[in-house]
Amino acid sequence: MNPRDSRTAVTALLADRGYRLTAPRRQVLDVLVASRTPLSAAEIHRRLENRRINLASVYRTIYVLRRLEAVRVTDAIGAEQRFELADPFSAHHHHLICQDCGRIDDFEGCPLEERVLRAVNRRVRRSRRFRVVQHELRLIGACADCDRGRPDGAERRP
Amino acid sequence: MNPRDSRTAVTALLADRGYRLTAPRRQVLDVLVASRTPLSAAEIHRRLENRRINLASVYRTIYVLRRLEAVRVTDAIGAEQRFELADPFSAHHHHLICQDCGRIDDFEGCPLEERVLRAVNRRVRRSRRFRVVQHELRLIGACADCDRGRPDGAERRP
DNA sequence: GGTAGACTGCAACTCGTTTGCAATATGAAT
DNA sequence: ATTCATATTGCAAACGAGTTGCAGTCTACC
Repeated sequence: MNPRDSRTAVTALLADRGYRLTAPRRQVLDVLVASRTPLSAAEIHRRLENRRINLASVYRTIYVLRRLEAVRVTDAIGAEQRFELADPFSAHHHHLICQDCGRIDDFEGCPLEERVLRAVNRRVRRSRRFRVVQHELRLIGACADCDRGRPDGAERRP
Repeated sequence: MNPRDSRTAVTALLADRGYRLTAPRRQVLDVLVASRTPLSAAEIHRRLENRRINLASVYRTIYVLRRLEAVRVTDAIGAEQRFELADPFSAHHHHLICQDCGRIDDFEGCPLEERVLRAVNRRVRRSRRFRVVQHELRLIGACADCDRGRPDGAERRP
């Protein structure tokens, strides 16, 4: 689904479920649609055109978008939550997460074949009575900027 | 690696890198080795035999164990951080995460074949100059306890 | 345009995590 | 065993992401 369509689809979904289309909601949605990486609430807030919108409203908007399953959470490694458009509204993808700087990038496509996925889902369904709704693959490592002159597993923190 | 060996290996690693083997460290390690699911700092603290150990020491121990790459973080969906033994010290596995109650269970084995993994690693190495160190597959859905009479995408929060 | 009530901004609050500091315990040397 | 330098701890205060109550505002619908 392309950005324009995602936007339309989500606003329609909002109206359909009886939610009002307010300025904060429209703008948060615009920011999410425009970004090709997951964003934290603070980042979304920073990118809003109207800076008088409160951070609390960003959180509240994210909350309703999550209820509508238009947005999902994908955490960084031990950092704040990050949000992105959920699967029907964006192409299925996974994430490259930098261990060092916490940066997250999208990774187009999915190395898990349909066949394998179905087998896994069936297996956990039977053995654990767990119903898989979505899957998320996180490739964790070192991004281009961080992967220089760092032979040891050194980190930033004191 | 079995629990006893993991314990020995990690304590050896601590000594080897010049860290002292103190009561808090030994006990936090014991708790981690004994658990077959990732634990939050508070949960680890609750399970320590000597309850006079401070929560701050649990965090500090986790910090050094992470530096040694003996422990890794795996977040719940929008909840607190959870910690578990890292790959060399525990069998390679992934997680079942319940969308609803946040519960995390281990999922033995890995549906990603060596061949596929290598191809993916090569691909992101070339196209993004990203070096993959580890991967994490999260199967997100509904656990046995939560998957009853919840046709709508309803959640807990108000 | 007028109206009910959904929604926002604000500010105070919660709670997971971090940190400064004085007191304590560890590992190595004696 | 005893001593010693200092790495490590407990405590309490601080920090920061995320949440919430409330009075005022704006949306959707008439």
